[in-house]
Amino acid sequence: MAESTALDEMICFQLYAASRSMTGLYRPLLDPHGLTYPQYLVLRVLWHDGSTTVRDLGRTLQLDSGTLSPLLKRLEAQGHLVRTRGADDERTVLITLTGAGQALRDEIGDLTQALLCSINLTVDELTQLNQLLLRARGTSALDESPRKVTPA
Amino acid sequence: MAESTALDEMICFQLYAASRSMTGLYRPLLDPHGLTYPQYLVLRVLWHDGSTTVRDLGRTLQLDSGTLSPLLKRLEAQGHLVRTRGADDERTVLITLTGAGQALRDEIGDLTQALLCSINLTVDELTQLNQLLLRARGTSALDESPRKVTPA
DNA sequence: CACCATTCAGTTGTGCACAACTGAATTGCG
DNA sequence: CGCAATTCAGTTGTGCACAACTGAATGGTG
Repeated sequence: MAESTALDEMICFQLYAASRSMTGLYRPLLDPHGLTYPQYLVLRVLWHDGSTTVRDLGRTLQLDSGTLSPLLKRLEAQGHLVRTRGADDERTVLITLTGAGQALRDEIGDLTQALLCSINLTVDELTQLNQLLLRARGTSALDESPRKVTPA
Repeated sequence: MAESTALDEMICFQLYAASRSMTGLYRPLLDPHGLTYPQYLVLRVLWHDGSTTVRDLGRTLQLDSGTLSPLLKRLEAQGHLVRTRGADDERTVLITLTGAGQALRDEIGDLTQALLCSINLTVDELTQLNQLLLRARGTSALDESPRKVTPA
């Protein structure tokens, strides 16, 4: 027990450091397009799912409106998307990509190769890591959450 | 290849989400003491290593002075530590715990149990996760970095 | 129908992260 | 020694995160 006592707290730091390190890998890839990593995540959801609401975006990315509202406003200011009030429900806001937002997908291209080169893990280890992270968050494979797609 | 193409980008999101989820677990434990998770990390380093400099703290936690300076200023304002210019090198700033800062260690106590209950991973899985995260950051066991201790 | 609870996006305030920069102190090299 | 390059902490500006709140819209219940 003595050896494992601090392990969980150690892992929290590893997660914290690894997450920041990871967004650091994205930065040089996204900077030329004027995007941050959270903004890129939002775009990935939109590229995959098409129009969504702020609410669904929040569920998918586990972010609240306090984070998303200003972020979406910035993406709108950049001309990547538009926000329109829902016709049936005036409370909701529909997020829709513009042509420029669609085009950005091809401009950015596939970042996979660039990332794989920076991470020294095998595909097996990546799979293993993914599953451990999912479980650590209590999000097992048989999750009841309404979202269908892992965004990025 | 088609299956593994998006895996690395998926993992980046998992890391991002897991890291935020983890600090969310700490929040109710640290809030009563008026601490944030990064502040707690700084205190853990100080509790373990004693006085250090901003520079070493930055190396240990992988944070720059732009992040640490205001954070340390807040911890100083709370009376947990003091900052003094280095006697030999006027550029450096020595961070030293106050009595209150020392005492805080016992007041907070061991968060391990509370955290273990929130994470549904076994000790084996925690070990595995830790090693994968270390490797993913390129920080192998035989690291050349000057820091001696994994902070938390 | 009236009314209260809930949902939704947005705002405000605080505290990280990090790039870019400043200025003082130190180091190294001719 | 003299001076340019480097190191160090701090500041400024931008953009997340998140708690707490606001106000409008909706839904459910009597």
